[in-house]
Amino acid sequence: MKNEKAEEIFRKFLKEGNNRITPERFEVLEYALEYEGHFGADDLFILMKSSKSRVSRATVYNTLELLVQCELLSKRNFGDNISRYESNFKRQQHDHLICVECGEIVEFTDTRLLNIPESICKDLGFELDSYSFNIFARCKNRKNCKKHSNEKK
Amino acid sequence: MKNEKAEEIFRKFLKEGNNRITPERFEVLEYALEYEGHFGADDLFILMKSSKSRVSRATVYNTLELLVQCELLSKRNFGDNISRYESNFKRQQHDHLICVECGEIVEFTDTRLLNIPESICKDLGFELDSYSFNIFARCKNRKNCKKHSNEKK
DNA sequence: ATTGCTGCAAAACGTTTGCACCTAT
DNA sequence: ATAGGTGCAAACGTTTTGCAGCAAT
Repeated sequence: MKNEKAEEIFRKFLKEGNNRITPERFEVLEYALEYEGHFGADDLFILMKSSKSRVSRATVYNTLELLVQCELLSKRNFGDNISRYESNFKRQQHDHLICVECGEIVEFTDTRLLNIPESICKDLGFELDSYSFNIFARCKNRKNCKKHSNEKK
Repeated sequence: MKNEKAEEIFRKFLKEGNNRITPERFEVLEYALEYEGHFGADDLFILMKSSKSRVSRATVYNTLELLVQCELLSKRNFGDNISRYESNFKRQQHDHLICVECGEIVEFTDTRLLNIPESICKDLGFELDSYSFNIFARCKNRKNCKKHSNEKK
């Protein structure tokens, strides 16, 4: 179940930044890649704790930030003041629609968005780092809605 | 300096929702409309405290939420897990570019974005509530950058 | 009179930090 | 050897909550 390719990328990134290569960091990577969907740092910490893992909360927070830097993970904000992470690994670029009733998160890709951030940056004299585009909406068919377990937990 | 029109809208909204019309709520409204730029709930509370006001933190948080509901304010998230508010009153719709170096916030309007959220919702079978579009970027001209006082404070 | 709102303080929550120990280099 | 990472717990900053009193209806 281990992901050799991602480990390789992470190892290289750590080496280049003079960050130490520790087993704890790779343990966080492994759990993060296995996580289905979006997760908060604390969710991951609790999951790891409830498995056998002995990593500390500080290490989880720290490592997730490193994994964002080397682009193995993305950091998202869905408007509830919690940072969520998701694996970028082998996934295409996408954005999110969040149901304001039940918290369901739908991913979508819209080609119209591809060039907009870049061109706005150019216009304003900035260099693009990243962008976030979230749509907040309601299921038209409410039957669908409430039954989803809220991702906020 | 009081804004009759906004007060009118708020009063009507409160009445319709069977919320009580209290002086504290209008005091929060007044301070919120006068605030230049984006502010956190606690920023506003501290400002009000350091003026003569006697409103409580709970009331400020509660009232800001009401003001978002009646669309006098917008609630924003710039990726640092703090909710920021800004007046909608007499302002056109816009989005934000945030400098990842210094925290400067630049507002922009791009006509290409006008129909995208609506059409994505339609495609996915949702009813649009709102959207957020943030660009994170760096000043090309770094001289410009660092000198801005960071809005995060 | 009745509810809901208020102020206050304390709790909750996600996140960061300080410190002594440990470990990759 | 030494910088840097780790675990732990405590601190932090923002937001929410519980409760007794108060005020709008």
